Amino acid sequence: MDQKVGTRSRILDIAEAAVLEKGFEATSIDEIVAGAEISRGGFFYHFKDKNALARAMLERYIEVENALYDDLFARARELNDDPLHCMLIGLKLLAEMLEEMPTGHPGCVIASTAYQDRLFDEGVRDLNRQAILGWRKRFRGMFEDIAEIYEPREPVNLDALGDMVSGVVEGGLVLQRALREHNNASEQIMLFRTYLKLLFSPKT
Amino acid sequence: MDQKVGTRSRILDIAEAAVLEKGFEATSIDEIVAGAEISRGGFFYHFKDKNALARAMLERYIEVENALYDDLFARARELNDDPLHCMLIGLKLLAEMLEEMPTGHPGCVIASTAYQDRLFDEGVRDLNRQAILGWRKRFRGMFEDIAEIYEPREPVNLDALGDMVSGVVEGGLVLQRALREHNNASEQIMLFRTYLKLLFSPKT
DNA sequence: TTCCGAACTGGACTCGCAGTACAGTAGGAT
DNA sequence: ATCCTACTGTACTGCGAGTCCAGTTCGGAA
Repeated sequence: MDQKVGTRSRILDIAEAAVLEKGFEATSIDEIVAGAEISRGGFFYHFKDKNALARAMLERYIEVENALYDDLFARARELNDDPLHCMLIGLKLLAEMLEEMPTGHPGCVIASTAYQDRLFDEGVRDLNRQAILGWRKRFRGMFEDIAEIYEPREPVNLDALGDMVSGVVEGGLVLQRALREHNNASEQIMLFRTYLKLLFSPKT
Repeated sequence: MDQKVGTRSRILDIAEAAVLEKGFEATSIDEIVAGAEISRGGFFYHFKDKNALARAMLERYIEVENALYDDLFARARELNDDPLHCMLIGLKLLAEMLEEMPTGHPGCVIASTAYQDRLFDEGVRDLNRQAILGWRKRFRGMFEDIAEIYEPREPVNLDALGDMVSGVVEGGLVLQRALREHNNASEQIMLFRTYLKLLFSPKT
């Protein structure tokens, strides 16, 4: 064993990079195997099939994404204690982060798998579902805190508003990908931010 | 020839149904051939390869979608001449339409191809791009008409706001698909509608 | 020191699907 | 009569996923 770091995670690194760039389907096992400098047999030793790879990738990805959101809104909270301003700052940070990503950001893994449904088994699909439900819960919680202080100017379903964060990001990434532009996603987030400002602005 | 209606459009019908249900990649030519009751040779007579099929599908789909929007907002215009109210009514009609679609609506074709990028050639990708740019133009125009009458409460980029219509729909469809819920997309559109109401409401 | 098992290598094989290449044919238009 | 369009049918290439398995390497427990 000349590799001290696990081969498994090396496979995941290579695979993730390839999948984010070209999509899951377009990424062949041969290619991953070559990139990770292992044999085909070695690959199948770690992953039963491509579904197992997808599952592992999603699990890792979701963890990273959640940690990222945790960090982002923790930083926002440090800057301002008020839940509305914390949210607004967090969204700004998120938009900035998306702009800095040269390749256009991972976010797509979820949408990507959502649209290649039948390629995956129930386990993968369920992971995907859980990830989005997790975000719904996270943002819904934040919106509840906000709504306690700032009464919304129009009645809104907070679950749906929570979904809107994910939806705007995913939608923005779709646009970005299809248009080959660079900041649609961050622009959309900023537009959503304006929405929140209007929605929770004091009636005076 | 026992088929009076073109074989070509029959192929497109079958293919579209299959692709909307399972995605492009998961739809095999053999399957389309069987559904359309033709031979493999017949398929390749009409379409050079899967790219040509994708291009034809997209072209047809975009035309239908545009006609649908034309009709929708024409009906909205009949109900109210004011550009803001016309937009609000149009979005409501769109949301209702999305809810009525049992399978969850086609909208996905664009996102679907966007995420399977490398499977397609430049022609397909460009069609996709043009479709989204067309929607941007359409909605941007409508927002310009609105902004002339109602000054926005916050400064917004009207191109981005136009994109937000597409983005919210696409994002909603991603959620819907991943969550296996039924009305996320229409819910998101209604939330976006509330945004417009707030954004263009008279300051008084 | 031996031996066991985890982590592989390497090769051969099956299967499904895209795409190619034709050779042949049925039927309408000229 | 013949030409073209719209096919049918078959046979073949090539790629990628996934299976099977026999053999190797190396670190740690007995």
